[in-house]
Amino acid sequence: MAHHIDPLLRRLNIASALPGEDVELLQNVRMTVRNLAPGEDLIRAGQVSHFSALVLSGMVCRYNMLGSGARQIMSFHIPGDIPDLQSLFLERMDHTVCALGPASMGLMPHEDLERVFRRSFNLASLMWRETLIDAAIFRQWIANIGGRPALSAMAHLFCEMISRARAVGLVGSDNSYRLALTQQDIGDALGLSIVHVNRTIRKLREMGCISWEPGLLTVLNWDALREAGDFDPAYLHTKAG
Amino acid sequence: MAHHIDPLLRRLNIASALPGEDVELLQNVRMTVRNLAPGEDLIRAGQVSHFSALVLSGMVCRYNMLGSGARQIMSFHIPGDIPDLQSLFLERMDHTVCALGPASMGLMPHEDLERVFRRSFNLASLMWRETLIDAAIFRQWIANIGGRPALSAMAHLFCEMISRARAVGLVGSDNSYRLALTQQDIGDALGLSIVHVNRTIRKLREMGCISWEPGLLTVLNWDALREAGDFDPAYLHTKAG
DNA sequence: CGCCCTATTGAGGGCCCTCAAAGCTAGTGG
DNA sequence: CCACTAGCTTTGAGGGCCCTCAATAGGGCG
Repeated sequence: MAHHIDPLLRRLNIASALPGEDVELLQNVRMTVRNLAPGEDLIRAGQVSHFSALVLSGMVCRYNMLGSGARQIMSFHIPGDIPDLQSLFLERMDHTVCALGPASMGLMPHEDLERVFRRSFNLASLMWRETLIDAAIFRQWIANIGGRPALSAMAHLFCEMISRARAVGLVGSDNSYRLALTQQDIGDALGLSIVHVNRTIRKLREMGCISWEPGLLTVLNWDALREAGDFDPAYLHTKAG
Repeated sequence: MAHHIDPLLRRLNIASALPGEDVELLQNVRMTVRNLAPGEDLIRAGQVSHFSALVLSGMVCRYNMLGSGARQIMSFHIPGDIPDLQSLFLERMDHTVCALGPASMGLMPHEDLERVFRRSFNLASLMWRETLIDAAIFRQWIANIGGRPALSAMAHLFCEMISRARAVGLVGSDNSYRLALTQQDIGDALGLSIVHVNRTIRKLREMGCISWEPGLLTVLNWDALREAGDFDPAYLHTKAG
């Protein structure tokens, strides 16, 4: 039977088969669906949160506004992710969660999540592990932004998004993915101007690595893209690699 | 009575007073002390780890080597930190842990830690929280490297290190801290060349913000440094701020 | 004393930024 | 059906931040 918690189950089952009692515990977590318009914030930096949100459809990002007025995006999230799971133990948000296109989120009360984790160390450690992978991805973004030139950084970003989307079955057989990002979004993530993002995408296209229409990324030559991005998927810690 | 786990207790007690049974549980965690020479790796990317290490003295960092041959440092750690706590659930390391000066580490078997967390949800959630703060710091580094110019990024880094060191009582009354970093280390962390690091430090000195002798950072004008770095300590999630 | 690592300073160049303007697409309303 | 608007994309030109190359000075240690 279809259940609101299914995207999360699919995600966790990638790592390990869940015992029936754990599945049941999770299914008893209450969930309120909230639909977000493009650009709408789910929760803002400085606010206190009493729920964590599972991405059901669409894409969201986490960002901070800098003193200069620039928006720094720190992560992108796809269905199955829980972008603000950290708010379970860090009450006050240190960043904002925002929809990129239209997105649907499942809000789960902290109260329910804590009850589940208290009863099942297995589930707690699986979710803890998810937050640790989250952190591993942050580490790679640091390496990406700090250590690689624009072309390489963008190739790495595309490799990561395709790999994560493939792990939850969202990449078509033609290696395409509906990446609902504007060039401005990519720039805000990589610390590049929109002008330079545009020129860099063009270069990746000219290299035959990708094709890019607004909202649709297709990988034409995976090996070339991986090499350009110096990409090693080990940090994603998926069984498949 | 002094105990090998004391630095960790001091750290956790900042967040919440620990009940006696939790203290006892922690004190029963076995610990092997390992002394590291400057530049020595504790554990390398790709290896499987069976322990997590508490920093007892000195400084360590986490880094990755990029395809270009550059070293990207992703975090600095001071006494009381557990840089590789994530290895408890992510068996294979996706980065290397390395001593910056001489450092002393307390190695705790994963087996023991898991037993403690299984018995005390309170301790598990406290340590989970620590890994979430770790991730929050990564997010800020992304914002710092991606969105701020060199002068501002360096000021922010200094603000963060001083704030974290102060939280565990390592900053003198003269606002100085033994920051065992070379200019090369700072450059590898911020994605700057050593030449530009040198010029940027000089500028911060000329602005009257800091004094810098190799291995000793002193903050002369906290407000000016904070403003230059666009620094807001909220993301460190310490009670004191 | 000599070696090695780190810090410091100069000069020239490249990556990426800012400013500016035009084309494209989708949605809206007449 | 088409004008109109708004947002995103694309391209050009010039400039600044930061890089690389190079060389000298300083400091700890065998």
